[in-house]
Amino acid sequence: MKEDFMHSLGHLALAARFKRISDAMIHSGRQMYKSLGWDIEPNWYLVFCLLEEKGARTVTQMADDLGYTHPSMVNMIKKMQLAGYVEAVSDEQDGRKQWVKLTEKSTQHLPEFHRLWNGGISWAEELLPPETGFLELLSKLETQLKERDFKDRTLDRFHDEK
Amino acid sequence: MKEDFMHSLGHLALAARFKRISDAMIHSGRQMYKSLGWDIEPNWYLVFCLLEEKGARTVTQMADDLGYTHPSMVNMIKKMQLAGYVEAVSDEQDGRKQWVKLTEKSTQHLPEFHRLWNGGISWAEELLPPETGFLELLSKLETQLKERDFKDRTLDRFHDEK
DNA sequence: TATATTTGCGTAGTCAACTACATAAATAAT
DNA sequence: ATTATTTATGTAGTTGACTACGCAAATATA
Repeated sequence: MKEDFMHSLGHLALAARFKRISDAMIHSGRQMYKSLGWDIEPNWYLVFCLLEEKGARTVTQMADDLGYTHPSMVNMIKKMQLAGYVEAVSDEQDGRKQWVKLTEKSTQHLPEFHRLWNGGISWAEELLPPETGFLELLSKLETQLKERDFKDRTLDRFHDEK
Repeated sequence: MKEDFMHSLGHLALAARFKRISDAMIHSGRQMYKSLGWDIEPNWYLVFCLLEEKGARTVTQMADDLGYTHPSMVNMIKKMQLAGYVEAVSDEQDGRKQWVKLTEKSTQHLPEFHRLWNGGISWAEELLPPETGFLELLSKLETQLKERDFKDRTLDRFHDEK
């Protein structure tokens, strides 16, 4: 087993390790869908689950729900629409709004999709069970960063110790 | 406090949350350097620390040390070289190898850089102290994903439950 | 010794997030 | 009623990771 230099950096390398892990999982997820011959992409599950729970939703609402910027949402939805998984319907009162909703194709495939996703969930749950408190620590981190971002928190300490 | 839809997805949204956090920290880090008027970028600290510890290193070695692909390393080093923080010296025996090492500019600025990084570290250590086992859980996750990737682990479970 | 393979580095093109800007509809203000 | 602001969506360009490919030097094999 080779030692990992990033690990030796401890808390310093936190962001880089998060990125490395998420990149690896997302890339692996893409390969997974490809190997199954499914025409969906990593992260689309966020939209699928969101629309399953909340029904029709506008682009801006979805961006807000998921914590993405709206241009990211637009790109994602555009692709899902092209693949036939969602459709957009203009609001009758408000000409700006586009209500995005799942199509027939989605409702057909979602049970199978969920079976796959459950495979991933069960692995993650075994590795990081509730008693480890991992997800709560992640939430704490996210909450703190939302309240006052990494830059400001770091600069505070930097200037204090001057 | 608004509830976060991703949190409601539990272990399903793990990769997306890792990505969201790292993106936020990296972006915030970039703003931080800009606000200080420093001409360095997020993630360069990995190279700085690596070269401080190991001295001169080739591109391929560094990619291996840090777990990046070599083209990523090439891009990073190219920029650091342009900014004057590293220099590349050709190996005398082996004409392919480029030994990358820190410049005078680096040794001048690194003490100040470390003071800043320590600010970030102290925040992260307070939030995720050793007794939470957070870094160990992260390492466990990385180790498992390296042994057998996310796709294969998920597909195993998917096919087993058929 | 000639040829094939491996190794180190580099380039080109892809991808999903971002910021900044643009546009058009709805709403508020004068 | 006109004008200004806000809101919803869309477009363009940047970023840092990736894969795939190319090339030249070193090494192994025939």
